[in-house]
Amino acid sequence: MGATKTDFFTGKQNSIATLAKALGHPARIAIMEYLIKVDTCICGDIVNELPLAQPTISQHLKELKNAGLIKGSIEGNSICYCVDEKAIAKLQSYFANMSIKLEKKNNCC
Amino acid sequence: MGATKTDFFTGKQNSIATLAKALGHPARIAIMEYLIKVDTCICGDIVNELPLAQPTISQHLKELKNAGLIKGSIEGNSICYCVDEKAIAKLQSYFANMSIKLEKKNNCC
DNA sequence: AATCTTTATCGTAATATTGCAATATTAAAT
DNA sequence: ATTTAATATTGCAATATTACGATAAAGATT
Repeated sequence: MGATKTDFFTGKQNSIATLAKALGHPARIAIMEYLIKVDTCICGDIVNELPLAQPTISQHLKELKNAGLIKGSIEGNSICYCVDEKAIAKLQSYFANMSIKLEKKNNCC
Repeated sequence: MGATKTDFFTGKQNSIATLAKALGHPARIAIMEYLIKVDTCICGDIVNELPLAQPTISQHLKELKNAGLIKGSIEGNSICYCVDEKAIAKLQSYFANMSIKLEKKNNCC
């Protein structure tokens, strides 16, 4: 045990959970925010921005990339990372839809 | 090691990460969706809805509650669980804001 | 070519998560 | 009072995550 039973859930449920899981760490939230903050998406100084060791940040970036939240391409010596808008749009519409559904309910708690 | 370094991040970053982390599992996404789907928020049949054992679901509900995503109150024999709209609103506005910021950028990846 | 810079990977220790059987709890029903 | 029903807690095994030192890889600089 200990492994998530993804087979039992829908593709959409797994997809949203994957995105949410990747954002479920303050360092990865901070990375996302930093990538958005800097003007250009060529960014080689994330390590200096965060209080974590370089391998740790590299690992977090890998997770964000695997989840589809960021894109990365080789840019000479360094790597160009930037946010994948489609993933954010997906989350945004998911929660917007949830909010709409919730508004229609009468609170009972 | 192995423990998240929450001290180094802002309250907001940790707060969003906590919400995202709680939603980072398909079973918990499914629970949220089910809570929204049913008309009344008195719900005692989540166990029958999901392919997981009762203790497992109880644990997932606890995590959602700890994260502030759902509210629960004792309703006689059973428990009345329902989604906390404020948490969803928080996520919705967070990602809406991210989307807006991303629109203003010129893609370079 | 040797060195520097930047990012990735490996290995490993500490901790957290996932899942469930067994059991406990608590209130309703009999 | 006993049984039933619903939910929570405990204990535990399997697996995943977090973090970082050491090291590797690869292009840039000298």
